[in-house]
This record gives sequence, structure tokens and C-alpha cells, in this order.
Amino acid sequence: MAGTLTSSMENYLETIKNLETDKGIVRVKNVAQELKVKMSSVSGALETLAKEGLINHEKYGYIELTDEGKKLAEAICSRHRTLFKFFTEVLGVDPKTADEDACKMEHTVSPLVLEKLVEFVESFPKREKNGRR
Amino acid sequence: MAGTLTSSMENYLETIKNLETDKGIVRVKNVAQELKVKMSSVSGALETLAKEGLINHEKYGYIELTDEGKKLAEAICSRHRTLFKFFTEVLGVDPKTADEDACKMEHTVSPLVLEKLVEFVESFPKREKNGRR
DNA sequence: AATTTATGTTAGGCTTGCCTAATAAAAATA
DNA sequence: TATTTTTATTAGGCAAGCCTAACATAAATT
Repeated sequence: MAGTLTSSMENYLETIKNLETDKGIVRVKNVAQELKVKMSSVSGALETLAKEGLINHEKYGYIELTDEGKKLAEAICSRHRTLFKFFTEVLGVDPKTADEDACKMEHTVSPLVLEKLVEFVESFPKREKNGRR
Repeated sequence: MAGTLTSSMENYLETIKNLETDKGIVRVKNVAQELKVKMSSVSGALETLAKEGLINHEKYGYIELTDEGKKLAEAICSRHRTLFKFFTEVLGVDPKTADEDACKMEHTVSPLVLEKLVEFVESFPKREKNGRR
């Protein structure tokens, strides 16, 4: 049911997933704080995500991911983690910058590049971690 | 004079630069074809770029980059090349996909990640190129 | 030179995604 | 319970960036 999501909608979905993991319960206010947008913007986005069948949300109620929403959110988070890992472990970038860059690129990286990146990161000797210079 | 450009404007600037290199002369039609947008969209974009002092463009005339426009365009192209090189030479991705991904990520990659990526690509053994498996 | 064709611009419309302000509902507190 | 505070929604506005359609200019052809 979900057509292709915009970067913005992917961000909302990802944020909802992370909040669900962290706090159990997700409210409009939390999403707004996390994404640094106003609550009214969140309300609008939730409508879109609900229409796409990715979340359940009753007026004034909590926000929950549907099964499809969870799957999609997990895919986005996975892209994020891969990029983050590459930036930190391979390139040696600081976590903050790595997170910021991952946050932006996670929406555009192609499946193929992502796949190759996963392979590459997995096989890369983790110098910092295992003590070899 | 140039505030921060949107991804869209960066794409226009980059395209103008590439056309200038390839064909010498740049016209609205060429930019439109290259970016797969309508000429009217190009006209609008040129107005923005001209206001930012990045191009010179008289009505119905050719399009030329200013010195500042050239510098900015070169920076964007450089980001593109670095990403492309990484995707093809390090990850072994096909040129088409590499170019597409570079096209999207060139607008969001941070200076720090870019710098590290340059170092990394430079030092990476070019197996395909030098004949080592 | 007059006409046709190609190229470019302008006007106006649509979508996305943000905002503020006003309103509504829910939760907390007196 | 009545009132205040917090949270959420709705309405309406704005900018970016695309589009189509109508118009204008330039270039090519007859």
C-alpha cells in the first residue's frame, strides 16, 4: 500500500520507531521535539503515514506502527546503521557527524550501493576496536 | 553572495558547468534535457542562480557561470567525483548506479566525511586497475 | 522580406512540507 | 468538580520546485 515515501516521511517513520523502542509510547510532542518541527507539522505527517497504512493513530491518542510500518522503518534504520558504521569504523569520523550524514544519506542510497557497503563494512578490519593500530 | 543552495540549485549549477565543458555553449534547452525538466523550470532556476551571482544570463541569451559560480560548481563536481570513485573503485559498483548515487549524495555529504573519503579512496589499493586480483 | 519553426519566458496552478494562530481535547491541579 | 496547563488538531499562509498553456523572441526556411 505504501508508495515511495519522501525523505521527510521516512524521517518521521524512523523517528517513531526509535521513540517506540526507547520509550515504549510515542506522542506527537515527542516526535516534534526529536525532529525539531512543530506539533502541527507532525499532525500533518501522521495523516499521510496513516493513509499509507504505516501507522495507527486515533485523534489525541498514541502513535503506533503497523506491521508494514515496522518493516519499512526497520529498513530505513538498517540503512542508517550501515552508513553510520561505515563513517565511524572505516572512515574514523566522529559519531555526531556520522549520525548527521547517515540521517541525510539513508534516504537516497541505492539498494546496490547499500549491499556493497554492508559487505565492505563487515569485512573491514576494525582497527580501533581490536587494538591493531 | 551565495547563501546555501538547495539540492535542486546545486544540480542546475553542476549541469551548467558540465555542459559548458562539453559543448562550450549552454542554453536553456540543453539544461532542461539534461535534468529532464521543462524549459520553464530552467528559466525559474536561472533567475535564482543569477540573483545569487552564480551565473550571467540575459534574456534569450546563453548561460555563463560567474567566477563564483565556477568555484561552487567545481566544488560540487569534486564531491561527485569522489563519491563516484568510491562507489566504483572501492565498492565495485557499476558506473551507472555509482553516478546516480553520487548525484543524490553530493548534496548532503559533509565536508568532514568528504575529506575522509578522499583520503580513503586515494590510499585504497586499486585492484582492478593495477592488475592485482 | 514573410512565414514557419525552434527556443525561451511568463503567468498561473499544484504538491510538499514547513510555519503561526486559533481552537479543542485531555490531563493535572486547585 | 472547576479551573488551569499541557498536548493535539485545524485552518490558513508561505516558499520551493515542478508543471501546462499562452505568449514572445530568435533562427531558419521559403
